[in-house]
Amino acid sequence: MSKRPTSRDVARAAGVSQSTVSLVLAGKSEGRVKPETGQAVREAARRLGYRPNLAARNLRLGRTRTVLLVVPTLASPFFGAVYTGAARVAGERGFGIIVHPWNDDAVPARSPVDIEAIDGVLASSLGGGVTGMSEVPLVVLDNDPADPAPAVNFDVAGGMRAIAGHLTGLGHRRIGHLAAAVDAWTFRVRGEVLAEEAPVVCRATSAIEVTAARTAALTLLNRPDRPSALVCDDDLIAAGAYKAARALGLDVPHDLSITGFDDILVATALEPELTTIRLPAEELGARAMTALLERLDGHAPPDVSLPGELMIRGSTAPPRP
Amino acid sequence: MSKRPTSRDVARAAGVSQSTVSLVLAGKSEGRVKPETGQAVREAARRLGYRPNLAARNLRLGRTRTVLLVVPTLASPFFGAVYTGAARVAGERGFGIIVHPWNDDAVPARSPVDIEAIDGVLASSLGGGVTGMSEVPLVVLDNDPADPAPAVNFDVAGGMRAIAGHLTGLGHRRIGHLAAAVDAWTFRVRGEVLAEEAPVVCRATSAIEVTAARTAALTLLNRPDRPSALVCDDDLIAAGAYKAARALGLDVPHDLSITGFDDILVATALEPELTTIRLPAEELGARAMTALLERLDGHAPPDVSLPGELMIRGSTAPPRP
DNA sequence: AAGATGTAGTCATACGTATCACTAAACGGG
DNA sequence: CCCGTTTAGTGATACGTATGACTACATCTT
Repeated sequence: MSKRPTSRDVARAAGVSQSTVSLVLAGKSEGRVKPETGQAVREAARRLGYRPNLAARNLRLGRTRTVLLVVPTLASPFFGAVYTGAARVAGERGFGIIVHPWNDDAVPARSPVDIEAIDGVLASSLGGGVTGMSEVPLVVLDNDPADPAPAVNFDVAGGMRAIAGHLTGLGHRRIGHLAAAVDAWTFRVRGEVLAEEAPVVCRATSAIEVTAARTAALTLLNRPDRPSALVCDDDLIAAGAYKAARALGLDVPHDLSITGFDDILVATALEPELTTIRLPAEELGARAMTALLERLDGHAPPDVSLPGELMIRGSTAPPRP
Repeated sequence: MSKRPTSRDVARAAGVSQSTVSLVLAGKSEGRVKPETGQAVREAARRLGYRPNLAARNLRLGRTRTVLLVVPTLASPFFGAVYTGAARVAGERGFGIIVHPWNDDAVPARSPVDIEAIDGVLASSLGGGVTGMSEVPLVVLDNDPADPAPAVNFDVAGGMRAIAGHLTGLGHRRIGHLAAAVDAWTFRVRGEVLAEEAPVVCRATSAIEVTAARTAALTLLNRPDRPSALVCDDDLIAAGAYKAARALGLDVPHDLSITGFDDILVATALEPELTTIRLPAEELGARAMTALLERLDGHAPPDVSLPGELMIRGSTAPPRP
């Protein structure tokens, strides 16, 4: 029933003042506290199981050394990798990082920034309400460069150009576009670039989800001028395209080439493996965290754009003559 | 450059005392503050863009109304669903929820509980160090019932029995087990139950990852007494088994039946779709959060065990005679 | 008319920490 | 032997909030 011990309890146990405890445990006792006194304090703290009260520390210091990563969904290998990169950089600089899922459908009682005391936010541009939390230092992932918020982006246009070049190089002249039904810069760009660089003859949109994508793909593949290749905005949508092809008895890649975007796990779980753009998600996370920490230091880091890499696998081949 | 406004700034702007601001904004002004004064306070707060300082509030109240969900990895649809269920219950009770990935390889500077002030923890038994944070109210997901920590579990044994029954019912007499190379109760149980209920003739272990699973599956399928069915500890491992079968020219399900566990996204992205156990992950999250909130109220909720559901799909069939 | 009750607030304080300003003792130099 | 410096600490305070105790005034009740 005993309350959690405070630094004052430790002080009492060690026979010193609370100030001394604070100094010792903060590692600032250099030349101000005798080594043996320091040992005694540490020993007492250990014995009592003392853990500093974070709320008090945060209040006193006016900062938390913690940043918030806002992701549209937890169920994403992609954001898992972003987290890994961000966490590495944060850890090196003594920052903690917590994650909060946030999207349009969820109507949470509290906005992510109202849940915990944090110093800054790293937010995905997918998902809602990012704009509403501009009072706190913010770096946005994959944001429209026209937006004033500092951004760390992929070179989505370059990636899509690579896909278009690959397919036209193989000889494809009728390309279908399976677009993500999400209103975000990163997907708008994919559509625009593809339309410029490749002979897109038809298009459908789908939620980023397998069965919806299957349905959307079927509408394209059932058209009289069936495309010889489907360019998908996302690997998951590509997985739906595979299912549609299978349903119609089309062989991938010889009857139909399929491409994805992101190179998440399913890309290599599919058969044949998916030709897609590998985005360096982990590096994105690292760069974004670096930019955010710069911002916390009062600097204004430039926007960043990271190139992707075309992964040519088994799902693309020249069209049948 | 102006600092963030405090409740005192709001008080000054509205011409009242700080106490009154606190009362009004906490909604406790019933009968203690004139409605028009309340309006003035709210108006001033809005105008100044006041947001309460969470660190100060947490310090004063001694609690945060926030719980921490510790997951082994972000890249998991499964834990995404757990989160959804937990967040729903938390929201209904006015609690916030933050997420922290935590596993053995990551060597973060700070333990999850040292990053933010929280009231309790919901932790996956996978991943490391859960045991080290027992000073805080805790509920563990899928934990060994022998462990003293309160747990909310799946009926893993029942699920595995269902798979064993399904396969032996189809006539399989030589079953291979592709186990997860993770030392955790939930996987140990799978192995034990399967060995009891089905004719397991061989076994291999693999990391929960596609290519590693493919390699492990190949060692089983290349044996002289090749099994007619592979039971996989996890859907992702099953995806690797598909690839191994494909590499050997084996038809799924007629040359080789494959089963998974979890029913995550890839289960239906695979071709043919995977027979697996659907675990009610969202309900698990909800029940676990309910149990944790009970604990925070000083109660001691009983352990829970949730049944899974056998999803029979295209990856299982009778063996060739 | 005088005490009781109600209304509309204000005052003071504590939560636990980190840090600046201070002090008491020991020591060394001239 | 006295003053300046170093050593080893201590005391007081502020961070911003929530809340129990208090007050001043107005309105009933008998």
